[in-house]
Formats: sequence, C-alpha cells, structure tokens
Amino acid sequence: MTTRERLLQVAAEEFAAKGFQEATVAEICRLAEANIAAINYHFGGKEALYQETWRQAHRAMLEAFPPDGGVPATASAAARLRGRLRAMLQRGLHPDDREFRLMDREMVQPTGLLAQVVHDSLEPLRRATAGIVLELLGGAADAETVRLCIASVIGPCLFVMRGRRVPQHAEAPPPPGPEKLDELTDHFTAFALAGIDAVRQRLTSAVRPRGPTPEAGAVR
Amino acid sequence: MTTRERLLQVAAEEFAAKGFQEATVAEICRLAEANIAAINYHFGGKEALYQETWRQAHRAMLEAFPPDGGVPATASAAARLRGRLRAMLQRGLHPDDREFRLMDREMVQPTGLLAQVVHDSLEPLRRATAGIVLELLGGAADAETVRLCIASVIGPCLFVMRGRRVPQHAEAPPPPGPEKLDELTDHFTAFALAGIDAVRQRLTSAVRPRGPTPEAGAVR
Amino acid sequence: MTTRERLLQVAAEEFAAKGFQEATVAEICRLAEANIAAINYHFGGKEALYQETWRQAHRAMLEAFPPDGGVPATASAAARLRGRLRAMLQRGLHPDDREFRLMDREMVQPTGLLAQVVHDSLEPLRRATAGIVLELLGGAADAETVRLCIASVIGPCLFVMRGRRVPQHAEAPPPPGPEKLDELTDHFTAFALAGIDAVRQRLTSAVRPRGPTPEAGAVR
Amino acid sequence: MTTRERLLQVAAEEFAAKGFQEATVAEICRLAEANIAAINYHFGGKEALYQETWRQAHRAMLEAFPPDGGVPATASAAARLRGRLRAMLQRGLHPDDREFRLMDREMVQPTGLLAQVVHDSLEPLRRATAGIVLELLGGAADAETVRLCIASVIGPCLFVMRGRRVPQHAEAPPPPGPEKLDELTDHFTAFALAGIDAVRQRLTSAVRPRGPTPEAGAVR
DNA sequence: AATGAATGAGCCTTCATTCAT
DNA sequence: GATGAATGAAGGCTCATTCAT
Repeated sequence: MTTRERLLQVAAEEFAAKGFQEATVAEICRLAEANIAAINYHFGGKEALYQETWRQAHRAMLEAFPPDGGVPATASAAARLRGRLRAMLQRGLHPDDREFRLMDREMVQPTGLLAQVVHDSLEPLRRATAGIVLELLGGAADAETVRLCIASVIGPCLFVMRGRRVPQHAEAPPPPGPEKLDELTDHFTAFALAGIDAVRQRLTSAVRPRGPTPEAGAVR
Repeated sequence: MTTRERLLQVAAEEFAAKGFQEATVAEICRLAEANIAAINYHFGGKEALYQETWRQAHRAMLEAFPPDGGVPATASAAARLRGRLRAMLQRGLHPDDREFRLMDREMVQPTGLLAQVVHDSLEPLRRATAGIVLELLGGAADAETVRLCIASVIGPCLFVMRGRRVPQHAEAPPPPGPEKLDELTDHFTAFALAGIDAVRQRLTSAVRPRGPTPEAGAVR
Repeated sequence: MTTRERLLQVAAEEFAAKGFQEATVAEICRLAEANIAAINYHFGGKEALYQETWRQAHRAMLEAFPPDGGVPATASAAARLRGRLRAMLQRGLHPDDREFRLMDREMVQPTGLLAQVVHDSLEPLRRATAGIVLELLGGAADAETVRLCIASVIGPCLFVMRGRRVPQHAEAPPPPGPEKLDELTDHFTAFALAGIDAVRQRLTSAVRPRGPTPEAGAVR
Repeated sequence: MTTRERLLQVAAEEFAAKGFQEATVAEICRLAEANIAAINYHFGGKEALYQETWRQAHRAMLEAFPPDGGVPATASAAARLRGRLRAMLQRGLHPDDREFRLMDREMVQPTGLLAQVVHDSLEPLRRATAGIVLELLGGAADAETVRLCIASVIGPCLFVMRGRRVPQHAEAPPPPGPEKLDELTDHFTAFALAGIDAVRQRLTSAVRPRGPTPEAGAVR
C-alpha cells in the first residue's frame, strides 16, 4: 500500500474518531508510518486531506450499499422505503462506519469544508425519499408535511446509529450491531408506514372540518 | 451582572457554537470583557467552566420547560407522551437552545467531561418515556422493543432540532422556529402514536402465527 | 495566634520545603487560613516575607542553641571545638530545622535577598571557629590552611545534615535524628582533632625539608 | 554545531546557574539561537531536556575524570582514597563544573526528575569509597561508622566546592580554582587519613574498656 | 484592618506548516 | 519523491500583586 493510501486510511479513522480539530497531523502520520510532512506533500494540507478522506469514504460506502437498498424502482412505495431504511441501517451498523461518523460530526460541527460536498450527496437522497413519502401520503401533501414525515422516518435510524457510539452506562444493553439489521429494518419500516398512514388520514380528514390541532384534543 | 455571570453566559454561547476544543479561553474572556485569567480564577480552568456552563444551561432549561410538558401523571399515556414531546420541542426550538446544542455536541464528540452529568440527567428522562411507551404497547413488550420505540419517538424530534442548525441550501425553507411548536408536536405525536400502535399489533399477532418477518413480506 | 504569626510560621515551612520560587503566596495563605492579599498587606510582598521568615528562624535558632554549645571561652580549644560542632549538629538534627534548610537553599541558589543577612550571621561564626582551629594548629598556620581545616571540620556536619533530607534508596538506613547527637558529635570531634593534628605536624615538618607534596608520595 | 547540541550546552549552563524552575525555556532557546519550540521538538519538553542535560554532563565528567583518579585497584588503600578525592576535586574545581552544580541543586531541592539517575550514578561511587574506608579502618567497622567516615572524607570536598560558588564578602580570598588541585588533595587526604586512623583506634580501644563516650571526656 | 475579585505578565506546550536537502 | 529539522502563532494556565470596598 502506498504512503498516500495509508494516510487516507488512517486519516479516515482518526477524523471519524476525533473530529477534524482534535485529530492531529502528527498522529495521523505516525500511525501511517509516514513522514510528518507527508500530508502536506501528498494532499497540500490537513483540510485537503480531510475532504479527500470524506470523498473516499463516501464513495466506498455508496458502492458497498446502494442507497435504494437494491429494491427496484418498480417495487411498491412501501418496499422502496424499506429498501432505503435498510441501506441506511446497513451503512450505519457496519463496523467500518467511518463515513457515517464523519458525516455525523460534520452535521453537528460543520467545518465548512464539507458543506458543499455533503449537500451534494445528501440532497439527492432526500429527494428520493421525499418522492416515496409523498406517494405513501397519497400524493397530495404539502412540502412541509413531507419534510416532517422524512424526519420521522430517518430520525429514528440516525438516533439508533448515533446511540451506538455514545458510551452507555454499565447495565445498558450492548449497542446493536449488523446482526440486528433485519430486526431494526422491520421495526422502523413498520413504524414509519403506520405513522405516514396516520398522517395521510389526518390530511384527508383535515380537508373538510379543519379543527384546530385535532390530535391535541384527541389525546387529552 | 458580575464577571462570573458574564463569563458563564458568553461561554455557553461559545461552547454551543464552536464546541469545547474550538472555543478559546481568550475569546470567551474578550467577549465577556473579562481578564484572560478570569476563567481560571472563577472556575479553575476551561474544563470546569465547560461543565458549569452545561449545568447552568441544563438547570435553566428544566425550570423553563418541565420535561413532562406540564401534563399531570394522571393523564392518559397518549397525553403524557404528547407532553413530553412538546417539552422536548420547546427546549429545542427555543432561540436560546444552548443547552441542546451543548448536549448535541457532547453526544457526537464526547469530551468525557459531561459523561456523568449528561447520563444522570438523561437516564431519568428516558425511563419516564419508557414507562409511557410500555403502557401504550400494552404493557407486555420486551425491553428491546421499548428501546426501539423510544428511538422512533425521540429520533424525529432530535432530527428536526439538529436540522435547524445545519446550513441549508438557498431554496430550502427556513428552519422551524418556536412558532411551529404546536404543528410539530401534533405531527410527531400522531406519528408516534400510530407507530407504537402498529408495533403493539405486531407484538400481539406475533404471539400466535409467527411467520418469518411478516412485515418484510407485507411490503413487498 | 495572629494572622501575621500564622503566615510567618507557614511561610517558614513552605520556603524551607520548596524554596523561594516554588513556594507560592497562594499556598502559604491557604495553609495559614489567611486572605490571598494578607502577605502583601502584612509584609509588603513575597520577598519581604521571605526575609522576615529567615530572620525569625535565625533568631529562634540562635536562642535555642547558642553557637558555642554552652562551652565557656575558658575551656580548652578541643572542648570549644566540640561545643561548636555539637551546637551545629543540634540545630541541623532538630526536627524543626527550618532555618537550616532555608540557609542551605540560600547557599546553593542565592536569591540575593539574604546575601547580606546570611553573611552577617555566618562570618562571625566562621571567625570564632577559625580562632579555635588556629589555636589547635599551634598558632602559626596561614589563613589558607585555617580555611581548609575549617572546611574539614564543618563540611562533614553539613554533609550529614543535608543527607538527612535527600531521599534515600529503600535499603539505606534511616537518616540520623536528634537521638544520634552525641554519637555524631563524638565522631566528628575525634575525626577533626586528629585531622587538625596531622595538619599541624605537616606544617612543622614542612618548614624545613619542604619536598614536593610529601603526602602524595607517602601514600603511594 | 547542531541546534540540539547548542540547546544542551546552553541548557546545562542555565540549569546549573538558575535551577530547573527558574531557568526558562524561552531564555534557553534565545541563548541557543533556536526557536521557542525547539526544546519540545528535540527533547519533548523542559523536563526531558533537564534530564538529558544532566546525563550529558555526568557522562562527560566521568570520561574526563575517572572516579578512581587513575589509581590502580592494586594500590594501597591510602593511595586509592587519595585518587578518589583528587578526582572529585578535579571535577568540582573545573571551570565547567556544570555537572557538579546541577547535582548540588538536585540534592538541596530535588525535582524528582533526577532522583533515579543521580542515585544510580552516586551509589556505586559511594560503595567504592566505602570499601576503601573499611579497609583503612581495619576491616572490622560497622556500617554506621563507615558511613560517618565517608561523610568526614567527602564532606569537606563538597564544602569547598560549594563554597566556590557562594558570593563572598569583599576581603575574602578568591575561591580556589584548578591550580589548587594538588594542595587541596594533599590537605584533605592527610586530614582524612589521620581522622580515619583516629576512628580506628577508638574502635580498637572501645572493644575492651568501653567507657562512656571517652572522647567527650578527653577533650574537656 | 482585612477582604477577594481582578489583573497582566510570563510560562510551557501543541500544532500545522515550511524549507533545505 | 520524500525527509525531518525548524518555525511561529496560539493555547491554557500560574502567580504575585493591586484595588475598591
């Protein structure tokens, strides 16, 4: 493996583990058994290495786990939603989830260095999901509702995957690994479909009577 | 306002905006119009200031928005769940959501400094929610299922609140503010109740027929 | 006890234990349960406290152990030498040997603050000892020889007393305490008297033949 | 000369002159015409530089002046004692007596950083001297007596060498330099041999009559 | 008389980057 | 192509001292 490749590999792990700021050039070079100046020589600087690292990790992830989960575009909306959730969980539960950890950090503490590239990668994924959700909602939902439903569908997955990396208290069960993939997919898919269906019914009923915050009343 | 108070206020903003590492003692003191040594004098060091900052923000948040959302313990489980979601959203949508941003950072990039205090504060909240969810599930769910349902209930809220802080592309709608509180509460509550109910039905049906991953088959 | 007195007492211990630089005003005030500004208030500064501390310790020492060891000036030179050695050892072996430790530090790393006061105190002692030594040498020794003999007489005492404070390896015997006073006095006195006598004989024999470094030849 | 060498040289002088605490990294770098970060780059920190400085100085000293003074092990005990005293004085009287000054400081105010290395170097020297002294005492002395005799032999040398560095009053004679080597060696050897012989006689006579502190009585 | 908040100079260290080889 | 010595800006922290109360 070339020095450049070793640097990329080590850098991905370091950035994912410590973030851009806390990861140090010296440590990355040491772990990669490269010269202290190697990063500047090969990449031009720490920032450029960071961006290249993410690009690599992102590409590898997309190849390994296509975002549609392998479900053909001709399948039902529910099946396609399940495929996407399954693909997302696969990426996040994978032991080598560097790309996910990098992205996670970037969303909480944007360095600005990945702003464009993250957006370019994520927005298409969001649109695809939006299409499926819109279809499940009956096709007549406004953008705001779709947006909230996407949050309801994706949020839980991200929550679980992030939770994997948060240190837990002693009695807590071990974080889920790849072996839980199907179980998680089943749960989140079922939950999402039921939730979306409930929203769809609200939309339909809301068209005519339109009382103020009907659910609020319903639960009281 | 005393120097100590100014330091706490500025530090909360800086830590929330930049994280523990990137925030500098010098900048905090400058903004607080305090001497460079003031932090060490009043708090003993940067780390202690960080911890105190979070403690203050957490306390202020809990006082302003009780985690049960003001819903009495005698209300229905659905109403209590709604109360908790509403309280969480209130905290996260508040313009002064420093406490939330601090916690968010800490969960993605734990400094270890808040590990104990975060855990002590969060675990009781989780348990309370777990009780409500278990009740909604019919009382017979295993801990794993409850855990996944909690993720499904909380995940979307966190997703939306985090999304508020991620820079969006130009055409994107503005992030939701406090004025959207009721709308978001309604949506997430309805979605969550429907999802939990679906899971409850799966649990019930799974007792007798128990086909291999029925939902997986159902959506295909 | 007044604040001022507590400060002096604590300061003596701190300065003796850590030296002028490493002892901190804050720590002294903390141990003396005094305000952080108390030293500047009562003494005008750290340096002034240091000087005053030494003055106090020196005075207390002189009162407790007169440098002549209580031996009258009419006693024999040998007895008077023994008295001085005994007094010196008494001061150095005392558990409260702060004054000695302060002086020891000052000699190795002069702060310049005690230069005059140390000199004023030590030079009379040296002269008194010089008189005794000269008498023992027969009265005809040059100043250089007297100086070397004083070194031979005092050096061992200082060596032992300093050695008390140097951390020893595990198997080493415990450093001598006050209970060894008589034993040490006996040894050093006998050693010194024998040595001085040998020097006296060298002086006498050297007057006439004066070969080059006779001892060098003698021992080969 | 390389930067590293310049740093070591300057540091030795600074540490010897000011001690570990008072010597500053900034000043050492300035004098060595090196960058402020050079010490951390080459040595890892101020403490490591301090230790390395002492190691260098100690090694250079041992090579320049073997501790046995060049006297063969087959020579008489008196001659070997003379050799050791001469070697010690050579080191201490040398204009570049940094190693001695460093050690002197370390013994008065141990930083703990040299504890092990100093002990490892000094204990063998002490044992060698102990062997010689024991032989001169007739071979039948207890460890305590040997220890006191070593103090009596070494103490004067250290006293003189330390005295060289203590600022003297105006009329005082200049401190002895290397030109006094033979004179000092002769004096201290003669003094030591006579003293040890006196102690040997006390041991012998003490075996049989054993009156209470006979010397104490003898001098009165 | 005594306090304690506040000060500012100075210290050691870290770190990404540069440059001559 | 690759090295590693060297750089300088910046960071957190310590500490004796000051000053208004």
